[in-house]
Amino acid sequence: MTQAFSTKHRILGAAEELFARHGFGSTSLRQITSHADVNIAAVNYHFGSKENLVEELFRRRMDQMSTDRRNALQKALSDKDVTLESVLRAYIEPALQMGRKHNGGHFVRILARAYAEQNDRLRKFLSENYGSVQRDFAKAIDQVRPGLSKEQMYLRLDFVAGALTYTLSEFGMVKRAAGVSEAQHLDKLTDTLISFCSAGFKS
Amino acid sequence: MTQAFSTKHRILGAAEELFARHGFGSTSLRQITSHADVNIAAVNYHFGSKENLVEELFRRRMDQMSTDRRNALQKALSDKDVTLESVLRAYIEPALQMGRKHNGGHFVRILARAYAEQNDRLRKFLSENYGSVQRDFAKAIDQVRPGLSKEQMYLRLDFVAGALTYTLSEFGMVKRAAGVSEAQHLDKLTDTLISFCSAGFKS
DNA sequence: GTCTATAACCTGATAGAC
DNA sequence: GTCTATCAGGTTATAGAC
Repeated sequence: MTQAFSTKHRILGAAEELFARHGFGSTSLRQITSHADVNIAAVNYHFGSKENLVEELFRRRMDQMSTDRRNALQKALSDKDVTLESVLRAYIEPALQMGRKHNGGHFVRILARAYAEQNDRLRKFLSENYGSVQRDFAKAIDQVRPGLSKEQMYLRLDFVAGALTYTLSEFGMVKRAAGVSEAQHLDKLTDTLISFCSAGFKS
Repeated sequence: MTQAFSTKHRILGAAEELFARHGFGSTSLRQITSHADVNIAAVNYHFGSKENLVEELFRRRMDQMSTDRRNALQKALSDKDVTLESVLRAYIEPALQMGRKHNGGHFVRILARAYAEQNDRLRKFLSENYGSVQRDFAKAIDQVRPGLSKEQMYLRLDFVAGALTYTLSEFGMVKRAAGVSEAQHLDKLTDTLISFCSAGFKS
């Protein structure tokens, strides 16, 4: 019992890093347990199977990000001067800040992997558990910027999610320059993305 | 010799479908050859290794898409009434049309996977071979819409690529409605994305 | 809760017959 | 160019001692 949390936590941490780097299929439980410095059998003891480990890992991070987004949205809406920009910020900033606030920098890349996945189980899990966040933001955007059809609204929200994820996976051409701190880089990225997307929503 | 192309082609086709569905690491050569109805040893005979198979597969599709984009860009620039919208269309439309023109519908999902990959070899391969296309588009956008710094330009191009890929991987909330044809759906998607992104570039 | 040992199986790759 | 057979090593999962 005393080490239970520690071991479980270490497994989750190592799994997150390795899944982000090499993907689910290419990462073996042996690599994970070796990296986490725990026994191979611990995975099955604590999670039951590799598939369950993936799901717990997803749940942990998505809950964090969704909570952050909801809180930020509520705060934005409670302001009298709520704008499209402030609503979009509530959606974008929590994702971009995940890495620093929760030490979850690897998760965004895992999320990017999930997008490419045709895995019905994973898609259903995500849509059932976190689809309501998207709907809340759609509602909020409709308040500050009415007139978009439901289809146009969700299409544009998909564009935002795509631009956000792609940027976060650090695949694109823009890398952080040598003299710029991580925080500065993220701030500039956030601002540019918000202004890009709010212009897009107004189009 | 007589069957060489056929076998090679069948392997590439099956690999593309399965890599898109399950990822590189989770797809075995046995699954591929069984799906392609060829002998397991044929992969090594024709490609040498799994890694080479992946690279040939990438090269085949990326060459198609890059050529289509370059041609479309040249055509757009040769028009006296070239606009930001027409340049963005030259970037976006070839990707969205890949599935229908070249029967490469699976490839966009593979590309989305590649984005999430931290595989240095793959990243280097893509950036070395196809980075010039991005640069050509950056130059073209600067002609029709001057003023963006190099960093801001590439940042926004990354947003476009992200929104495009995400949309193409059919992960988002917007699905094609029952009464709408694939072609109509793609056309609407293209137009919305172009207007979203050109507004973003003007912001 | 943690460990070792092992079962049962799948993996990429290749040698060699045809 | 295509096949079978096989290698060496990796995989998840679990039984059972501590």
